[in-house]
Amino acid sequence: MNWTDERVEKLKKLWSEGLSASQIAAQLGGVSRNAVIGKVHRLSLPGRAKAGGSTTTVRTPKRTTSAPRAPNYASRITTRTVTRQQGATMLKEEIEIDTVEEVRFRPAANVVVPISRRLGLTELTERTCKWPVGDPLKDDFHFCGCESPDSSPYCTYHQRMAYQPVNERRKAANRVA
DNA sequence: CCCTGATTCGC
DNA sequence: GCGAATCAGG
Repeated sequence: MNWTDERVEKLKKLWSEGLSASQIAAQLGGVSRNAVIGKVHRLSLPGRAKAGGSTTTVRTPKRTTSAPRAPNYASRITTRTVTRQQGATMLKEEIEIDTVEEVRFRPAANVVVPISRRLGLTELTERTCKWPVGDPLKDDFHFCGCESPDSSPYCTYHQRMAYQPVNERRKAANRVA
């Protein structure tokens, strides 16, 4: 992927808005967060002095000119796909809230969604709920994005929605908690 | 483990 | 110039 002017500008915009490198990479598409960070540096954009991750400025140059690449860290070899910021830790809360609501006034439309992180398609990972929200044709369409357990495509809430008959759904919803 | 940005350096 | 690999930290 080339750094076209548009892409560079979007990068600048998103970076200045404080989005993380991985999120920016996800939105731009076709680049890794490293690419984004690298580009940010080359553009001499202001770094994150103390925001977000960390920064201890000066680092000891461990790398010597012709040092062979020694992969010391086997622990780093993990499946790392598109990254996203910290998952939905508030999921439990939201479930409770939503359950209560559903009990109080059961709306005719059984299309009640707990909460969503309004994730775009590109921001989904293995463990984010892929329950679609909204009309795919409209541009407010997004995905739930809550944390989904093990290798399930949905979060605990939407898992029930997905695999339970409509009639049983209320039971399922009440069983939550 | 998840994540963050920073840096180096082969390409 | 680009960005993967690595490092350093929360």
